[in-house]
Amino acid sequence: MTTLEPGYDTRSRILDAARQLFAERGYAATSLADIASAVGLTKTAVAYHFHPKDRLAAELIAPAAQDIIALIESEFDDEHAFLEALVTFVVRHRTIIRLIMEDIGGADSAPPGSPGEAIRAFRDCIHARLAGPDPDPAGRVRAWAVVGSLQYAVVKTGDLPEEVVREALLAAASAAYGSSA
Amino acid sequence: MTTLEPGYDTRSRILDAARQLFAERGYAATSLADIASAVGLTKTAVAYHFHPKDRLAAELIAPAAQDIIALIESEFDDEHAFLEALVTFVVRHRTIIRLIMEDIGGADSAPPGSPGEAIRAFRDCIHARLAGPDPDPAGRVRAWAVVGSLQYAVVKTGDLPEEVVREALLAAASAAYGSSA
DNA sequence: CACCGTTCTGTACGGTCGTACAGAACGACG
DNA sequence: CGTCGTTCTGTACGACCGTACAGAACGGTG
Repeated sequence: MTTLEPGYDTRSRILDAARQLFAERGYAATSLADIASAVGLTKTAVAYHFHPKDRLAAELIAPAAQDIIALIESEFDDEHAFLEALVTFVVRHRTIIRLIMEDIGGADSAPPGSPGEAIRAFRDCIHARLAGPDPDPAGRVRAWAVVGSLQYAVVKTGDLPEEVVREALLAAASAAYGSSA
Repeated sequence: MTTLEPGYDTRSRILDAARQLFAERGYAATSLADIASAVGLTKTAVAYHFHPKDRLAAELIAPAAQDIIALIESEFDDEHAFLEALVTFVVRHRTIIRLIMEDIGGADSAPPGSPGEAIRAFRDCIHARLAGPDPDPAGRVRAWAVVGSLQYAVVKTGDLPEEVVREALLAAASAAYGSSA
């Protein structure tokens, strides 16, 4: 490496373009050629840096990984405290939330041991945490509604400042969560 | 047509299998061969009945079409009345909601004039109706949260009876919708 | 029986995808 | 200068997709 300017590195430029394209079109719908042309390279150049395509997604998800396990393993006094932490997590990593929730853990096609397996487990764990043990049908619906509201709202409002989204989303999600009336 | 038993017709069996597979894996991720093997045919047999693959999606969406335009064109006294009608629509057609919301109107790749164009317009129209004219950022977030909660909750709880989902979802969505506090 | 439309099979084609591989360009280092 | 590792290009391959087309099977109709 000649001079490893972290901002203008080719790898970083590929990662940035991939993050944006994945957020817009989804993982499977974005080809290496799409990413390559966005950076001004050929698809083989992209494949050189990220050998299996999965590595691109893995490297994008990586910074969120420790936040994910912290979120799952932590104990919270309150369900509302958990929801607040969940909202904070989702908003902070909103540029890759679609990648995490839809694309990687999308179908059942993921072979056991693949990253998709872990992501799906994470999503189900979030839902279980929201729904509580032995949830009634209405509780299941409510929990999935909360998960869906988090994902959708955060993906669609990437142009808004983080704090605005966080505040409005926390209000909406906790209202939906406590709608047992 | 020999005897057009509507239940055991091959076309209907293909449609049923396609509806289920589309709901599980999504439109693009389901190949004609997948559908064919689910029905016990070859992919060319499926292609014979539904010449472009789009026709499969179109025929599945068709029964929801008139409900869609009725929903968009109707005037409602109340925002809550609109939300209630929206929840009813979403729950009634929950087996194809994913097809409508994600797959057809998913990327920007849809050429103008395609069905994806209309679906995306429908989704944006729903959001605009929920967000109101000239929405502030928080209103936009809230509206997308409602849309996301509807879609996600309905897709994930296909095993629950329709009325249970409708009731719980209406409560959650209207709580999120009115969370301007 | 001859004819025909419907339904389905088998084969093949063009396109796109991710991947593999050989080699060119080029600065670093001895 | 020669050699090396890094970075990127060009080409090609195999897999998969949707689609097109010729023909077999078969019941209905003349």
